[in-house]
Amino acid sequence: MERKSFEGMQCPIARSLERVGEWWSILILRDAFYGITRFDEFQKSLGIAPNMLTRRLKGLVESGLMERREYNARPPRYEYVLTKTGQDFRPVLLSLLAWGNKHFAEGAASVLIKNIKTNKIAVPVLTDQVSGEEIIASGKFKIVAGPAADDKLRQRFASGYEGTL
Amino acid sequence: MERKSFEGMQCPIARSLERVGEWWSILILRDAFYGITRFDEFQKSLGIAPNMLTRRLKGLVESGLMERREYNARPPRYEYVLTKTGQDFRPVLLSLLAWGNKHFAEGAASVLIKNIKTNKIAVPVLTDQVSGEEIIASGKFKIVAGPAADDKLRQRFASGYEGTL
DNA sequence: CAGTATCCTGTCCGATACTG
DNA sequence: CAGTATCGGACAGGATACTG
Repeated sequence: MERKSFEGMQCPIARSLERVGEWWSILILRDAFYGITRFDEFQKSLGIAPNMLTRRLKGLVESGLMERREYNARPPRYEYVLTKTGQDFRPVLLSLLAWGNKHFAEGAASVLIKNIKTNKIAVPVLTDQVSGEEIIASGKFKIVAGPAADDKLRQRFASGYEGTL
Repeated sequence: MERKSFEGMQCPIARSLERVGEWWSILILRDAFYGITRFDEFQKSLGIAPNMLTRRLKGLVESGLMERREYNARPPRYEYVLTKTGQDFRPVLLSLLAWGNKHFAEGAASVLIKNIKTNKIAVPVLTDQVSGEEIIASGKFKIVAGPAADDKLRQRFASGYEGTL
């Protein structure tokens, strides 16, 4: 990534985008969650050019989202697995999935989340772990500038940009 | 957007990315949630070039995420507000925020979510609205191909790519 | 199998100037 | 205030050929 405009941005959303801002990065992560680990599986699944795949994979490794592991010594063979940081990206992916399903599915969803136990379709919603309340559209939550906010960010909130959620 | 590689993709994640794949799009949405509506407010807040802002805004309107509304007749003045589809994007933004806070905050979070009632910091987690269970890392959920899945997608799951969540 | 090496195109994005 | 017009650079991404 390393777009100049995003360097030094204190907003955690912008910081997240520095790591996964490219199209392929997110799609690669998606496939990684599906269990894909090998270079050529990613390539086949995504239909991505090999040089691009190398670049994105390298980026994800550098950002700490994936780990390149040798799974065979002679000949040397590598696989790519999600790190803890990468695994923590799952809620973003699932939210993206739910959003796409809801609004752009053209009649029917193409990918679903199922509860293994009940075998029912799950509906992912964001809730507050502390109070147990649903965060979205409840009007009971707000975004505030935290301790590490820089001046620009603080100003955004000071000028009244304080949407309740 | 309109990258060839993504056209016709049936995966809802890819479809979502068609709408918000660019860096600025997501940052614009973020600011829209903060309550920004006017062209020049977006520009100041983001530090984005005006031509780019025009393009991204136009894209978001075409994708149905934002609406361009005339709020003054003479002279004609416009503002940009989130549609229902755009508002539904909030969980993605909040997940991104939580992820960034957790892993790239350098000691302290710069933006936080607070419960208005209790004034406590909220911790957003994805849960299944049906069963009430936390989806992440519970191992009780899996992604499956839905009715609208195309062959490629179906094959992905048929070949054993069925990560439990 | 897991890439590297080249070459090429598109467009994202920035900077600046200008307008009703 | 809310943009349009124009220019230029960097790089994401595509296509193809090649390697241990």
